[in-house]
Amino acid sequence: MALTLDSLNPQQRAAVERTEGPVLILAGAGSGKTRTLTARMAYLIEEKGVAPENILAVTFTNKAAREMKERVESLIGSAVNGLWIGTFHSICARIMRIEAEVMGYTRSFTIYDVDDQARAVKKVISTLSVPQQLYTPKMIQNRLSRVKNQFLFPEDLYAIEDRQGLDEYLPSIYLSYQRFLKENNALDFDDLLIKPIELFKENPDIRKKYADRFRYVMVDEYQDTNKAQYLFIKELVKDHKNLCVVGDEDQAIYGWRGADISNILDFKKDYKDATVFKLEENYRSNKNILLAANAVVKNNTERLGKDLWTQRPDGEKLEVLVGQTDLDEAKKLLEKIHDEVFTRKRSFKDIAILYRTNAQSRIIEDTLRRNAISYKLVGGVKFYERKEIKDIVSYLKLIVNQRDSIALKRIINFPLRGIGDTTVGKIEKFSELEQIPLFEGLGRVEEVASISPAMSQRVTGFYNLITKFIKLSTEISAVELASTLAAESGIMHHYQTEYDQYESESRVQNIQELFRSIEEFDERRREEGREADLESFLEEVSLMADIDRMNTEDNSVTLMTLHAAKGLEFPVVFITGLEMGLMPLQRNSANLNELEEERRLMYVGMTRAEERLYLSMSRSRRRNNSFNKTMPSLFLDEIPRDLLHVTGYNSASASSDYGRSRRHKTKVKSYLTREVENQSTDDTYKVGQKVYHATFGKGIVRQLEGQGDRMKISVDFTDEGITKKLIKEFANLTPLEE
DNA sequence: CAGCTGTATCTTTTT
DNA sequence: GATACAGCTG
Repeated sequence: MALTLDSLNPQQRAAVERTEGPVLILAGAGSGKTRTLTARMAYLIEEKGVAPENILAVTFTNKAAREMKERVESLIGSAVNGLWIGTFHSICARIMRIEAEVMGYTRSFTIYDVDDQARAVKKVISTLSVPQQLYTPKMIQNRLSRVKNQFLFPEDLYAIEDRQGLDEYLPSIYLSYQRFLKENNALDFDDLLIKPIELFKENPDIRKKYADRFRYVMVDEYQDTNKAQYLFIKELVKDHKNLCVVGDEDQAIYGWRGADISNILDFKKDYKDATVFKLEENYRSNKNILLAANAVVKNNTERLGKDLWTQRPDGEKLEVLVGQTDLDEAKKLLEKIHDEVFTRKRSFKDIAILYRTNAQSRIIEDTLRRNAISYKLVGGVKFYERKEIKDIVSYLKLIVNQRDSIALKRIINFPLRGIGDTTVGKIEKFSELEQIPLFEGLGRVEEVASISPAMSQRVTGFYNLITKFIKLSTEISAVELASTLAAESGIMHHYQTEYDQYESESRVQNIQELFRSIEEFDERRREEGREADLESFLEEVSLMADIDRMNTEDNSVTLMTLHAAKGLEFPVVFITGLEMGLMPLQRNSANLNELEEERRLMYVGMTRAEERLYLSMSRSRRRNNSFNKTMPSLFLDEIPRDLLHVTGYNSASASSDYGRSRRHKTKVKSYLTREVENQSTDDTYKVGQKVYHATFGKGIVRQLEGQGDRMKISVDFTDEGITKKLIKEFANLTPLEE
C-alpha cells in the first residue's frame, strides 16, 4: 500500500519530504504538527525504506508517544516494531538500563521522584553544616535541579568565585547528594538526562553505537527542551545531522523547569544548513478564537514571529463570565456547561476546564459533584503519588534494588512493626561504619550492641519478609508478587480496617487498580516483544505523568492545569480565574520574562479551543486562607473588545471596567472595592435567607450570632437534613435569590 | 522508645 | 484541607 501525502498542505508536505539534514518546523498551534511528524515517520519507513529501528522520536508525554505510534501504524497499515518513541526521560532511562554498569550502577537502579529526592536532600544536608533554617530542602532541590538541567557539575560550581548565600554550600551539597544517589543505586529525573550524555562523552564507542542506530531523530515540542536535552540530542546527531525538530516559541511554558527557549530560537545557528518550514494555517480553532489568541501573544517580544490564520468560520464571540466569588464563578461555569450539553447538544467529554494552579480545581469539583456532572481530574494528587500506591511501590522498589534506603525507610515501619526512628538511626550508623547498604545492616542487626534482642527480632522479621520476596520475585509474576506482598506485609489489612470507611474503600480500590495496571503493563510489553520485568514496570510508574493515564473514552468534563493541556484540543474550553496575580500568576517581583511566559500559557490555553472559548474570573477569591478582592487579568485587556461577549451579574459595568482598566486603574479599583464591600455588609445573611454551600448544598439560615467575618451562622441544610453552625469568614456560603 | 495528637505551614506550573 | 513535624504519653 503506497503512502499518500495528499492530505497534507504544501508546507507540511515539504517538511515531510525533506528527510536529510537539519530541519526546523515552526508549527503554530493547531497547524497539524502531529500529522506532519507522523507522516514524516511513515514516509521514512514506507518511501525511503528506513528501518523503524533507525528512527528515534521524542515527544513531550508518553500519551503523545503512544498516539503517534498508533497513527504511524495506521498510515502504514501494519504494526511498527523497533521504533523508539517516547519522552526524553523514558528514552534516557532505556539507554541507562542497557548501559548501567558502564556508569557504575546496576540495571536494577531506582528512579527517584521529587518526594524521594526531597528525602535524599534532607538526609544529605543533615550531615553537612548547612544553615537549615535558612535554606529549605525544597529550595535546595530546585537549585540542584536547575543546575543539573544546565549540565553543570560540582566542580563547575566550585570554580565560581565569591559565592554568596546558598551558592556557598551548593557545590558540597551537590557532591554529597550525587554520592548518596550512587550509593542507593538511584537516579533522579535530572540524572536520567545527564548520565547518558556523560556516558556518550566518556565512551565514544557507545555513543557511536546509538548515533549509528538512530539515523533519523525527531523532537517534538522543541521549545521546551533544556540544556541537557539539547546536549543529548546533539551527541546523537552530530555525525549525520538528520535532526528534525518541531516547535513553537509562543508555546514555551517550561522556563521555570530549566527549558531554554533559545534552543529553538538559535537552531539555525547551531545547525548551519538547517531548512526551516513554517506551518501557519490553523485547522483547529474558529476565527474569533484565533484572532483573540493572536492578539494576546503579539504582546510578547521574544518571538520568531508567525502569522497564524484559518479558513474556519468566525464562530461565536468569546464569552466572559464574571462571578462575585470563586464559588459563584464555578456556578456560572456549571450553567454554561448545562447550556452547552442540553441546549447545544454537546457531550461532556467535549468540554475542558483549565486553571493556573491545581488548588483552583477543588471548588469547581465540588460544584460539579453536587450537580451530578461527571468529571475527570488530571494532575493534582497523581495516582502514583497516592500514599497507598507509594507504599506498595516502595516495597517493590526495595525488592528490586536493596540499596534503595529511601524506599526502605519509607516502609520499615509501615504498617507499624514497632521499629521506630531511633532503632533505624542506630542501624544506619552501624551500616555507615561497616560501609554496607542499610538493608545489609538490617540483616546484621544482632551485631548492633545498643539494640535489644526483642527489637532486633522485629527488625529481622522485616528483613526476612523482604528476603523472601526477593527470592519469590524470580519465580512468580509481577502481579502475583504485588498482591501477595500487599497481603503478607499487612498493607491490605491496614487499609481494609482503616477508621474512615469511605477512605478505606477508595484506598483498597486504588490498590486493586495498581494490580490491574501491572497486568496491563505485562500484556502490553508482551505484545511489543519487550521484557515485562518488575524493573521496567517501576520505571514506567516513575516516569508516568498523570496526563498519560487520561481516559478520553468516558463522557465526562476534563479538569486540568493550563500546563497539562498542552498538545490537547477540545470543542469547548473554559479558562478560569483570569485575575491579576493568579493568571498571570505572580510571585514576589514581576519579572518581564515571567510575564511573557504567563502570556504564552494563556495563549496555549486559548488555542486549545475549537469552537467555543469561555473566559471566567471572580471579583473576589479565597487564597491562602483569606478572601481577597481581585483585579481582572491584563490578558483580558489584550483581547479586542469586539471579540468578547460579557455575561453574568452586572455585566455592563464589568466589561467597561476591564475594557479600560489599563488607563483607569483607580476607577476599576474603586469599582471592585465597592463590589466587595457590598458583599461583606452584614445584611448579606438574614434569618430565613436561602443559601448554598459547596459541600452541604442548599440550606436556610436559622440564626445569626455576632458581627462581621466572625459572625456565626446556623444553617439548616435541607438536602442533608442537618443543621450546621458556620463561621462566616470560612463558611463559603453563597446567598441565593428568592 | 514507639506511637499518637495537636499545631504549623503552606499551594505554581511537572518529567 | 492536608501534610509534616514537634512534643507528649504510656
